[in-house]
Amino acid sequence: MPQPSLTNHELDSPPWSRVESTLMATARLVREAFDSRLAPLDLNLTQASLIGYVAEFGATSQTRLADHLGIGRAAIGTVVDHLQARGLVERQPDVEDRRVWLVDITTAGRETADRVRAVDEVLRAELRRGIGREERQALAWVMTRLQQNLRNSIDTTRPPTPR
Amino acid sequence: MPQPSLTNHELDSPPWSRVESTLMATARLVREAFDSRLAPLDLNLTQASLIGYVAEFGATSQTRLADHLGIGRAAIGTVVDHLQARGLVERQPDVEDRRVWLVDITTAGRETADRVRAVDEVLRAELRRGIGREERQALAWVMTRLQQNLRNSIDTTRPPTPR
DNA sequence: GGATTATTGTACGGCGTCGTACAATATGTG
DNA sequence: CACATATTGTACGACGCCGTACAATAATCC
Repeated sequence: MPQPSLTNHELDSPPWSRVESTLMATARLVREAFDSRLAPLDLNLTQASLIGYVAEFGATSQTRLADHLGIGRAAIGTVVDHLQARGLVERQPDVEDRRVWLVDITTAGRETADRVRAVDEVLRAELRRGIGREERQALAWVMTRLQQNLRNSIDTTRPPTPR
Repeated sequence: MPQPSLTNHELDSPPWSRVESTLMATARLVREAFDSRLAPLDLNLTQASLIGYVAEFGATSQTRLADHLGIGRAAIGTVVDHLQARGLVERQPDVEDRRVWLVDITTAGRETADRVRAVDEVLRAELRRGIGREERQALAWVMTRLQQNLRNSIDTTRPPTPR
């Protein structure tokens, strides 16, 4: 009877629990860490990112925001709705394209954006602890490479709408 | 000379557009890639991970599954519900603790588990392309270190239930 | 023993995101 | 110019996961 040893539950992870799932877990923690630090501002990571983006780059169409934040256009709509309701961003019509809204920061939003930036810098500094600069760069490089491979794999599985 | 070169595009991205958000984006792609490859089996990454886990380690309580898959107990319940409805796993009562269900693989499920493993190996091989062994190890190391920092930051922000 | 405290799985409501379909508008083609 | 095609933002339903509260059971403490 193969008695399952309850003692060595350190390495009993499933096969996909290698780099990929370490990565997934880390991503979850990143979100969690940012969210908890942003909680006093009553913002989550997505909202904070949006505010930070428009605070830095000015009025931006929602589609561009969606691309930059990595979520869908529909989702961006509701995020903007909330932030607008709180008076942190505003929608301006685009004089050159009447379909689009240009999302811009308000004066109240700019203040929030500053606090977001402060939170971000503090947390980022904490996360760097014990990790050298070139290690961070190496990490970024490998992940970028991994992204290429991932995109490749995704494309080869699902032949998407051929343009 | 620690004088950083000015007008350099080192800082041209918003603060959260650094390693952390590369990481988030990569994690999204990982999920997407696995999901698309698992689509023929009509499974998502979470379901596949659960199947793989019980196929390898045998009957497991739901709480342990939740811990290992990194999602909550409530969520595990519904995942098991679905897989059970499809006859891929089954719930057995634990003779030693009448609160728990032991989730185990069925014979039908074992077959699925094999196909899951095949998918996993293929995809994993693709993802390794152009990334050396020591690079992968470095990646894993840095991410582990990052996880420590993250956990630390999360703990210091939210003092948990002080008994 | 009985009473407290902890743990397991479930029910429920909520949140964030996705995918699809749609109207309004823009862009390209003949 | 008319027409087809692409793009923008929104509405809507769905999914996956979370957090909380709960009953059932276990473990612990007088």
